[in-house]
Amino acid sequence: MILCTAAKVCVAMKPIFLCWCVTECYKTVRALTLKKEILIKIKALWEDALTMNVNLKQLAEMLGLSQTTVSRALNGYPEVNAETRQRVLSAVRDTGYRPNRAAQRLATGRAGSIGLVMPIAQGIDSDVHFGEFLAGLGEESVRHDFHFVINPSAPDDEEATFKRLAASGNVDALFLAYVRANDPRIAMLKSLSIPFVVHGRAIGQAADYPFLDIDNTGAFYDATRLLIQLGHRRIALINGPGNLTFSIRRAKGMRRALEENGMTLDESLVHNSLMTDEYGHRAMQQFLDSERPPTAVLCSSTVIALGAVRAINKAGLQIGSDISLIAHDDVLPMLKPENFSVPLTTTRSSLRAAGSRIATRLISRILKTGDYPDQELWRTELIVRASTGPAARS
Amino acid sequence: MILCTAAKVCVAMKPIFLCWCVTECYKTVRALTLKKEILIKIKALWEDALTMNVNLKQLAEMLGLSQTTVSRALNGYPEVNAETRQRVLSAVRDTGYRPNRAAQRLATGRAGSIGLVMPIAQGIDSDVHFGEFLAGLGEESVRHDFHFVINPSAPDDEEATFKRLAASGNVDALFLAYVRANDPRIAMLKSLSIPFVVHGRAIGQAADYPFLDIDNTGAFYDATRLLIQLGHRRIALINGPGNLTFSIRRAKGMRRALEENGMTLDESLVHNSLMTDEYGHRAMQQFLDSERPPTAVLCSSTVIALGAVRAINKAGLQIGSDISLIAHDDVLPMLKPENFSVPLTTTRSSLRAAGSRIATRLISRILKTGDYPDQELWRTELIVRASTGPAARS
DNA sequence: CACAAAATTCAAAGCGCTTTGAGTTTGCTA
DNA sequence: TAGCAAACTCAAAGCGCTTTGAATTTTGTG
Repeated sequence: MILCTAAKVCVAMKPIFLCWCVTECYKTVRALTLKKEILIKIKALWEDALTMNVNLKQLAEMLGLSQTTVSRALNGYPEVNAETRQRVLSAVRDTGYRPNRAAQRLATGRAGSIGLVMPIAQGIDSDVHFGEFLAGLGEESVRHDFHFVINPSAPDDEEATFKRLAASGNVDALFLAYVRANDPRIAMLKSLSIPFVVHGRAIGQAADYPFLDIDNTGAFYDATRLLIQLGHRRIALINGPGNLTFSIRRAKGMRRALEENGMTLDESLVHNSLMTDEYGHRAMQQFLDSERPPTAVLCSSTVIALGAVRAINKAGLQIGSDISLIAHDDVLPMLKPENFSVPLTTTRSSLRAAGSRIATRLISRILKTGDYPDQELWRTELIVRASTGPAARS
Repeated sequence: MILCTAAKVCVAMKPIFLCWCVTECYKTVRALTLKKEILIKIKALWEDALTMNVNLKQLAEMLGLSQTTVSRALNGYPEVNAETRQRVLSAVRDTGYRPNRAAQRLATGRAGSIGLVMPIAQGIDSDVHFGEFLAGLGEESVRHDFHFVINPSAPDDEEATFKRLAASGNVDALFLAYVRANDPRIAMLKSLSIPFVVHGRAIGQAADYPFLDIDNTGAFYDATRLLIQLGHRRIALINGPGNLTFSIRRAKGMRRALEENGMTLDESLVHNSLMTDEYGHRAMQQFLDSERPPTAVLCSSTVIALGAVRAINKAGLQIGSDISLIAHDDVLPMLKPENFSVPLTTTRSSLRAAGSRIATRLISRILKTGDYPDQELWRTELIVRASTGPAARS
């Protein structure tokens, strides 16, 4: 192709540099008495490049190279002359060229993205915890130039949404959270032949899939033991939704600690609900109004604790002396346990760190770099602050 | 192509139905004494379809149709025989076929996605407000089978990230939030030739771009007036980050109300920071410790109010009598103003509704359906609850 | 200086979809 | 029964990228 030749001449003289090139081109081409139209076309190409989006073909044409070589130069293949690579790179800088991701994906089958299904339903609240997790995920993703595709979905359509997402070819990996007791979605993910990580673990099925979970059982076991050691005998639990496995495990941890000490969990002292301030308040109030109110309470989130604390204050009770409280702390930046009027004793595990870790694992799997464990169980820290104290005589 | 013929025969007999088809095919093909291999291939195709992902080509082959026709049938073009369309649709149902979005996008130039840039930085907190907004966006998106692509970005790289996102061809529209005073990103978006909506408005540049904003000035003007009417003379403001336009406008509204009543805004009573519980607490404490503490305070978010209330309680003051408080309420489901120990007077505007509306507008622009105003300014509601009362004698 | 090996570069074939422009059928009219 | 719309359907050309396998140039060696 003639244009290529002209461009080649133009470029061969020196490393690409935009303004320079256009002028220099002119001379060279003239000297060679090539057709003027060609020159004009090259110049136009360069000028367009400044405002419009360039594509690989144009870029290659401008450089007098083939698409193959340019593509290789950009993707770090070894068989490209160092000088050529430099020219390509600076042309990219000059033109602001960005590969079209859709095309890239179509060609390679992968495109630097992680798919999430975001549970959405009118009336179902946006979850602070979700946002915090996302932040962690993002923090790590940005480092690898990954993005994530969020597909909102009604809860009853989630399974289909996952399938759709995977089949759409828009994502390289999937992420599942809010695991339910015997979650059918896990089996579905396994059948999907696309990498995934589960945040949490199912109950009642083989744990033969990649997951990251925190030791919920252990956390609440520890917390309960602390309370027992402090002399508490009636301990309440304001838990997350009862169908989610983390809630189930927390209750289990609590139950175990009680039973090891010859007590049983009084089911009337367990409350399951979404983890909001409001439900926390309502649950606590109900406990306090009951015939034999608890002397201590475990909250599955600091958000719940927020409401619980309010209810306790309203009842005129003093946290830490009249009633003890331990909350699970996801390290939400907007709600620090040490900032409560009475700093809270907590079991701590950063949700953001979990997000970040999951991103790391997913990305490494996609890129086939590094080697991370497939299953991780993080221990939580028990941090004692002022909200726990010896049981009051009842 | 022979296969096509065979498939055609097979299919012509009745509307497609998977199991039926495979069996029936067998007979038909046998009757016609066609080669057995062909039969086997068709059968294999159908069986694969159950587990693997089918693509358009395979689907067309299975149906004995051309890709063109199948594609047209799926995309609602009129020139397809009604019966053919039915056959295609039920085959889609049987096989679980999903078009590859990347390919679709490459071919059409659009792909049902909205791009967000999510501000991420180590140490910068995930924002509850962001999550709530996202929920609204999602709620609407899911209805149109749109998803969104979230590109996390360090703050200093945001402009480039937007460009990248647009050039990547991965999104059909962009969304901008957290508008700063004289925000260069808006001009950039305008130059990008891709639809966008700004949540908020810039200050100090022509408002000649699509936006959705709430009347922040009006909200805080109203709130301040209420306090003035109640006799308050020293009013403090715990605001969001000082470089964001909503903060600037809120301060402006407050200032205007004061000046209309012959007062000025005491800058020492204004605090700018991220909108977290912690900062709210700190700011309020500082105000209360000052020489002439305010008798009323405006908070830019209920999250801030949370901390402020804590500080007030700690100081032994009674909200509503000793000190009045008005907060802006984004209608965060986890933090309802009516659930505060003293229910809060608020200026209200649902962040989720805004997200949903922006999605609606963006999607309608992309699909070129409907016709929405390009610029919207939502008024806020002033809702009086128990946290405001007559100024105490000072 | 010849010739093989190494180093570069290239043309062309997809990836899975939409869409254009060109057939085939079918249904009527004359 | 020919002839011509109208109704369908199709083959093929992209969209912008990667990647294969081949062609070209350069380098090294006998």
